[in-house]
Amino acid sequence: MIDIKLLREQPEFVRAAIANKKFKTDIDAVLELDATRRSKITDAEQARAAQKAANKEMAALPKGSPEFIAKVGEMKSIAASAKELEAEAKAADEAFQEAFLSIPNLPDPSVPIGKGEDENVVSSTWGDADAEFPNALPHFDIPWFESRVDFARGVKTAGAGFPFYVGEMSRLVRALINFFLEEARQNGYEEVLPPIVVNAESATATGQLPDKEGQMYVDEKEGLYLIPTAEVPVTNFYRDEIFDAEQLPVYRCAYTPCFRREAGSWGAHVRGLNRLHQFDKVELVKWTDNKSSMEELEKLRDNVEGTLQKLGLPYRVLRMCTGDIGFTHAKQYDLEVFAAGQKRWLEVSSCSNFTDFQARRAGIRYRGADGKPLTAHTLNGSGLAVPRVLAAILENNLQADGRVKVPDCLQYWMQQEFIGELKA
RNA sequence: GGAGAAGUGGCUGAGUGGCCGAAAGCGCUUCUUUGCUAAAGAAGUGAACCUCAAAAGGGUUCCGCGGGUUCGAAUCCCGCCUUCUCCGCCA
Repeated sequence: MIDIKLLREQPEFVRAAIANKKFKTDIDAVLELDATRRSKITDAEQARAAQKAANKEMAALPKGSPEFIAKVGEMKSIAASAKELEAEAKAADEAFQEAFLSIPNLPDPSVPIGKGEDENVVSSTWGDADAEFPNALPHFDIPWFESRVDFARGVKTAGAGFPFYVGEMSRLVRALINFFLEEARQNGYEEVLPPIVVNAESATATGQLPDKEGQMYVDEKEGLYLIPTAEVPVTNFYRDEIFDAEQLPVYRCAYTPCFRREAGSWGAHVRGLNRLHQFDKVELVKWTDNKSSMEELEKLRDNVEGTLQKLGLPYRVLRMCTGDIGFTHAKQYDLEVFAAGQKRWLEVSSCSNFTDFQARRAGIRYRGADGKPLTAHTLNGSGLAVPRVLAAILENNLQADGRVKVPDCLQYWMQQEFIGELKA
């Protein structure tokens, strides 16, 4: 959530800032609910203060004395009205909180203004996407692909979008995960292995609830959600905690499977590894003070770019426009690799600064110079998502002989120069 | 899964209906004295929200969480969560 003081003091600024985001919010309604809530709280507190004062007098009277008994009668009505006012204040507060939670984070001024994905700005490109990839095929058209990424048996066992990776392909996935974690470690991120289910409090703190409720798998019996990204458990590690200023910034990384229902997004362009219900990802998470988060976002993006460069995959960096950045995001870069077989750019990482938006929901703070708690900033980025990186490797590294060359940086874990089968 | 016990401030821990936002100790901060480390003494020591232009000040809430009883709840009742012990089961 945003800073309520900013909304009260500069409603026009907030209105203008979020006007370019894709989310609809009624600022005036929120302000009105805030005013109602505050006056109700004041009324209730005054009633309660009066009751407490009267109670104090009463406690001094001898129990059972006539004055005492007379006072009890009087107190009953005072207590009843205080209770009523408190209930009203609580209802007004809840109404406000619900509306307030629907206000998205404000985009940073550096974010390009635009309505949707067509207006994202390509800020840099690495490698040569126009180079000849004479042998490239869409990965799902490689003859031996289905024998190593088995969708049919995945359907039988779980459903569409839950493939089995078999044999050398399973090892290649494992090699990628290890490579990504090792890259993160060398860049100073401490590894954690988090729970892959979270409760509703955690999902709300990072902003998945209520915004993306329909996208998560839920165990209603236990009230647990399968995580859509490691961002959720990892960021919640420090929920409701206060850092010492000198601890910041904190860098963490985590490998987890990620689960997404992808309701409504099935259709064209989702063949093969392009979009799955379960996929593996290494996530990078940072907690910073309220000054350095934009700088830390650039470092985070650089870290991820370095990993892509070692894999030798052409990629481009998109500065996401106001109309395409997420609900919780102040600034976002998407990194896309070029898959030469499909001749498509595949998103493999999203690096984002949430400023204080998640941290305020999550109660993540730090003590400033005066000892007072300040809201921290949180950031995260994929480093990286496995299936689409794998897709690009399969397509771009396909050899004339029908096999795929394994990138050199994976040799330590893979110990195999090629995967697949020679052409008949 | 069954039976039992317990959850109080940064920590230990007292408190069984009003005088308790909560004793005492430890820790921490500042100050004083002595002064190499230390010791002794004094004062202070949480958060959220409301009020206030701001600061100061004032107010409300918070004793695992949520309800209830009562004029009044850390204290009584109900539900839940967590931890511990024993039994069962299991990787």
